[in-house]
Amino acid sequence: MKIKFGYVAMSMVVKDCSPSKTITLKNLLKIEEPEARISRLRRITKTNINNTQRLLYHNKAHDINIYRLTSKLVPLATHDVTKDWDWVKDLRDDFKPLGDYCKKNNFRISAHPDHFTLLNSPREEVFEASIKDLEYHHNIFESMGLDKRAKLVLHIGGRYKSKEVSVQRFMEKFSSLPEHLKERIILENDDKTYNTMDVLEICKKVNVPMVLDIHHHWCNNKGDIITLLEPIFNTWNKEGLPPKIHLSSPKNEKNYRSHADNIKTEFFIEFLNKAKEINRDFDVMIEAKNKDLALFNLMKDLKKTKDIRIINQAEIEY
DNA sequence: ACCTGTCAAGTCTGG
DNA sequence: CCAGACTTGACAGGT
Repeated sequence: MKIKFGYVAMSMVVKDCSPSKTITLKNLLKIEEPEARISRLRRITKTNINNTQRLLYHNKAHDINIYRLTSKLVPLATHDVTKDWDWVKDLRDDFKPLGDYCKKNNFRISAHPDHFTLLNSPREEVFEASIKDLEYHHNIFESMGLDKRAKLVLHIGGRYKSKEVSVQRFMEKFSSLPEHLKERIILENDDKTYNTMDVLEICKKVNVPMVLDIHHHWCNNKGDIITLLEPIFNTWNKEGLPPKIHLSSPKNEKNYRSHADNIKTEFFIEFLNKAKEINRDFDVMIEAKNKDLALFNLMKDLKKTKDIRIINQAEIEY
């Protein structure tokens, strides 16, 4: 089986290349002229797009085909203060080439809306804000010309006293979403409330792919993943994409939910041995503090490991 | 050049 | 009912 690796949003190797530059609300409000405000927002967004492009060149040079966009490309995009600014139209000529480059190089692009995006909140205003945020992410993908294979990773949400009721509410809210959002969304198990089994059941019911986070699984469920792995991978069958997992390691015993700087290679090889039973290609999103550097470090270790063949700087066969 | 408190947004816990 | 934790990169003001 072949396994490709990617990383999240920013590089530890390429310097001065943040794709998440922003402005605080307070400072934006200090600018009085509406045109001046917009030009500030526009300038920041252009910098973020440009830095994202630089990261994509870096990815290309290192054979990295899997990448998660930052959610902060357009500052304050879903805040009321920017409601008169049509950034999609304004920045079409900037987003388009970024997307063209992704398509030309067959990059697998995703995004992960922040933890404020909660479809199962009992508060209507939270749900409405979540839709707004999903539309924002969808608009970025659309501006780049990326089809529904560019996915949005979400968690199920809060517990709100009753898990059962909240799962039910999740499914109702999810069903009420417009089609163009439904087909972008994939669901991930979390480290506290909705474990691997819960999310797999929901994914099957609402017919969306599941991203398995093996660190969260270790935090929440503890049980062996082996029997769930095949049904999880099967949720991807209709997508024309290999299944994807998230990979990180616990920081330490006390903060076992936090992400460590790098990936514990033995931990991943243990998983590989289980995945070998299913023998299906898949992609790995590395979520480590050291970002792309953690990817390179992992590859260095894997190179020394028996039975692993190195295909390129970010892909192996096992 | 470096340091520190603060930042749009939610939820959960504990007092 | 409210404060603080969670978690995280970058801003912005100060030294």
